[in-house]
Amino acid sequence: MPRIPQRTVARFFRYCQFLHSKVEAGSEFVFSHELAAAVGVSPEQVRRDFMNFRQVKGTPQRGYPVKEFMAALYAHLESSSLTKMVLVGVGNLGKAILSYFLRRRPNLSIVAAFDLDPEKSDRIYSGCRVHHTGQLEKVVAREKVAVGIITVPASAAQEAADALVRAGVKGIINFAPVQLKVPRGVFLEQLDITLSIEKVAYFARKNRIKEQ
Amino acid sequence: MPRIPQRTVARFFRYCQFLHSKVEAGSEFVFSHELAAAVGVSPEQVRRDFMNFRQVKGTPQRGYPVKEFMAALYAHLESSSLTKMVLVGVGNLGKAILSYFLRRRPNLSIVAAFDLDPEKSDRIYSGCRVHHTGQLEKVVAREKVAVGIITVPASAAQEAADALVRAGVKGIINFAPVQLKVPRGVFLEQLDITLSIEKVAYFARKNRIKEQ
DNA sequence: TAGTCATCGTTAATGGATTAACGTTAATAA
DNA sequence: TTATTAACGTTAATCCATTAACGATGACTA
Repeated sequence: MPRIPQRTVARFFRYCQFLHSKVEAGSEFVFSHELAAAVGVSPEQVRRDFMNFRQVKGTPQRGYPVKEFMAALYAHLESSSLTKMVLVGVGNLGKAILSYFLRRRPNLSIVAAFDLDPEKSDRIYSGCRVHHTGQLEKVVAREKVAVGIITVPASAAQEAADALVRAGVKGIINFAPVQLKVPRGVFLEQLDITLSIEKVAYFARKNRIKEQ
Repeated sequence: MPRIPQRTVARFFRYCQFLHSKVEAGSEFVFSHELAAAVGVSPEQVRRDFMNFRQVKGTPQRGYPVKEFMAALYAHLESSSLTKMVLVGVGNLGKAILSYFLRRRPNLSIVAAFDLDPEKSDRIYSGCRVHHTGQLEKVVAREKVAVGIITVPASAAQEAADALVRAGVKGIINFAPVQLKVPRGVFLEQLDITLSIEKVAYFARKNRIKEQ
């Protein structure tokens, strides 16, 4: 199996989403142009992406076998194995993310949340127990958590990241508007929502047409 | 002025963020490698990006004049002119975004929010009045709103987008996990948070090292 | 005032990702 | 059975973004 670039992986997840709905609808086959429309890319892109799975083939005038491709995608994404995550910072955004992962996504689970506010400690939000941030390293290391989600204010983000790294996480997703420093070997995704919104505002002003 | 690619624009905003802090700290000059470290890119990338502003120059062993570059960036990003936005869906995520924009970002303002829940109508969250979604088109058109932020459940997202487009917005940012269809001329940004988290989980599992 | 050195600006090279083109294949129907 | 055709798989071409390389410049030091 070749190493898959980041963008392609992101599309894989979107294909999965759509294929899942197709399975539920009872469809056996799906065309590249259907998938393309569903995730907002070109049919050529879909076919090119699917080339990564040489084992499974589509057939002309029928399309791709939904179940086989789902299986191949899942296998590659290793979505079947459970990945443990924690969330640091139980504000509005943190709560939103906690509720998203409640019940949905069986393969991903937020096993604990942390907050500095003692008011929130030992409470349960969306099925997830909140601990005081002082407990972070202990809990993360004990539970062998792989991913940390940072939803604290900018001033506290680097500190949270450092603690997560010390406790051994392999990936961090940061919603705070600061660029974090993490050692090589830890995958970092910066997701500054206000920045994204500013970008959209910019292109809206400029009337640039483009989609993603 | 050349047309700037999307990625570069995103970096512009990050440069702005950092330069702002530099101004406040009273620095007159800044090096490319400082900026690079601050936003997580290479110094070469910074210099290349800054080539877009031919008028303003840096000097060896001193760096770039902070204020001049701030001014040039602001001028190009047109951040000075106020852009009106609305938010559809006042759940946890919606509230988080509303509070982010309260007071910060003078150039961007969420002028109204909408929700189907009559309980929330006519209340005020984070300084923003909430209307019933039925009012959306009327308010957006009257206020000449340029950007819509969609934070409703997936099932309601397309409907919200259609209403926004009819009312004349030029940009939409969608947090719901569905691919929206919008006409050409409307800039669309899909921002599926759970998808991003799944991506991080994937690379954490694979131990791929990469940063953004 | 001359030399050194750090840093800039630019051009060129590389690499990745998307788009286009085109031959191939199998389902359908005459 | 054969023709037709819609959709696939692949290769090639294009486009865009990043990285590298390198000469130019001006601040600093002796």
